[in-house]
Amino acid sequence: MKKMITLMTEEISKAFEKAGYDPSYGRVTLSNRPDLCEYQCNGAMAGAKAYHKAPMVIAEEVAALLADSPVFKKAEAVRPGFLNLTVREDFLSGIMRQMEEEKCLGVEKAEKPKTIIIDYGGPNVAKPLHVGHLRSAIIGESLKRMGRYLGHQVIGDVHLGDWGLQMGLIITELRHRKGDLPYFDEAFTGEYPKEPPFTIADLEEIYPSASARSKEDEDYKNEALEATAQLQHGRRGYMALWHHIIDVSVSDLKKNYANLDVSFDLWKGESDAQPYIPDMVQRLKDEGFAYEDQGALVVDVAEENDTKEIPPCMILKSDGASLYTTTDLATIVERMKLYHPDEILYVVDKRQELHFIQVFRCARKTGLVPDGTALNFLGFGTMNGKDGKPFKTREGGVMRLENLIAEINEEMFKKIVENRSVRDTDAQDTAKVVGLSAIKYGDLSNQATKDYIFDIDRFTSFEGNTGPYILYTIVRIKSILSRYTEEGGHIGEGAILPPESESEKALMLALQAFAQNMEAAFEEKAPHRLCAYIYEVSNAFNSFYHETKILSQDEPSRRQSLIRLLVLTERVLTEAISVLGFSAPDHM
RNA sequence: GUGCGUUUAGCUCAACUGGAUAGAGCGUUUGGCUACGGACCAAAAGGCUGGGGGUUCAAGUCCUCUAACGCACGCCA
Repeated sequence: MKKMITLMTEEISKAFEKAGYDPSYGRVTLSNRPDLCEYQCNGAMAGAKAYHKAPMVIAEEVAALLADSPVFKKAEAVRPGFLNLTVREDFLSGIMRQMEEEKCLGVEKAEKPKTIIIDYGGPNVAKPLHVGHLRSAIIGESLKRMGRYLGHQVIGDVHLGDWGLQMGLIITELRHRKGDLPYFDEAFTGEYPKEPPFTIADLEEIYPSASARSKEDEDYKNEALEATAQLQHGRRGYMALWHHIIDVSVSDLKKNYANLDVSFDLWKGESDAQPYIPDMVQRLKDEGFAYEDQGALVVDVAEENDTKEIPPCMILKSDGASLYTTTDLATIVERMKLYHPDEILYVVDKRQELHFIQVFRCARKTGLVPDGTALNFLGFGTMNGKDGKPFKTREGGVMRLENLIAEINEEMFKKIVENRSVRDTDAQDTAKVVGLSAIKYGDLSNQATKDYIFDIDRFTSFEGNTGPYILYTIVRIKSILSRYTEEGGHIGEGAILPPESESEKALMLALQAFAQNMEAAFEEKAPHRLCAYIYEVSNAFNSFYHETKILSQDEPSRRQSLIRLLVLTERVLTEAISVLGFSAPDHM
């Protein structure tokens, strides 16, 4: 269906044209003076210059042509040259009826669906997820869902850090601790054990201690570098160990991401790109892009109008080893080959921006990526504590994601039990659902690119612009609807009638904007736009609810209309939060 | 040092891409439960949008200078 804003724009544009002006001046926007009107058009002022006429004259001419419009109840020309617009109630209820019919509530599927790879998550194997991984997971997941909602084919890739020095460190530490395992015996030719020689808890302890030791002990570090090189050259025992590490680690990661309701289509990692490196490097050399500088192999990526010097993109270190950049480029090669994406989007900490500028330019310049494929970077800001500094535990250490989630859930559980008269057995589950909304909404309601303050007390509050408040609103609607059916009502009877109060009309106007906001949020890669929209709908509903009797409404057709409006409101809110990556319980 | 980013109400954040009187929430003050969930609603107070200059009918938004803070700047990822 066409969006209401589009229909309004068409209506105004026709009037502009009829009055002898360019129809493009007819663009309608939401009013920024809700006390004066619902929508506005500023085209008369923009056109004043082109036609050498007073804006007010143009506005009046157009307004006169809208006198008996089927869309506008009122279209008046005001002071400098604004067109103040008020929508007809029957037009609006017609829009509501159309929306009800559509599965996606008026969102139009993309005409040309794109294949989009979103690279988010980015955890390292053998290391627990910590709060630093939270934003990528939450933001990436919501962008993925938005893209799909709009009809695109979106592929989420977790892109594990599974190939660097960290792997050598773990292998080295294991060798020191359990050197008699067959993995370390180069003469061993038999089958390695199926069971890994460690648990996830072991790994989580092994890595930090290996990392710490390598910083003090030069020999140890060299040993780890050597182990890394041997692993990369495919030493049999090390490969077997590596597989164990991946298996143990990935199953743990999956569990943790599942708790966040985050899922990936691909569990690829840096290691998957390795097979593509030799050919890629050779090609860059052959085609004259790569040259040696101070022993390293680099590609220039500076451009003429750079405001600062962009260092060359390093392909191979002076010792011939590959590095971050190499892997990222090879990953692009792999993705082009396997998926032919129209876009690759990286949802990564914004501190990596320069790195990605280099990688993108290099990929573009050397033709690894064709012009038709967009390479985009969504850099998100740091999650800070109340003190404005990076979020830490009370002791000052890195906060594990599991612990953070547990803390939130506990807080939520307390509040739910406090506020409930009857103690349900499912309070724990409800706390999880509500807790997740607190975390996700808290994060997503802020602009992704900025740093933000993670304030548990504020996010878990039921008051204000929070996840729990949104869920409360949905639960409240569900509760009314279930009472309606319990009392013998049938949902779906009758039809939505024109609104009879200001608050009812305001709710309909808010609902109507669903498609528009969903599209804008995805287009701008800005989930916070969708959050703002949801909040607006919730507020509109709550004030409507407060002054409207629904179940006790005498007139049956009116009651049916109101019930249908509730159903539509619930659908809009439910769809929107599901795209953000969380859901509402039935009770709370 | 160079570049990028941030700076909006006491606090946490918006502002639909240049439009009218810069909006929300929290906190503060006040009012509202014999209707369907008061975990709600209604209202008040609170602002030189870091500072200066400019562009135009119109600037939080664009240009320029400047200050404070944050981040990044070839062999880590």
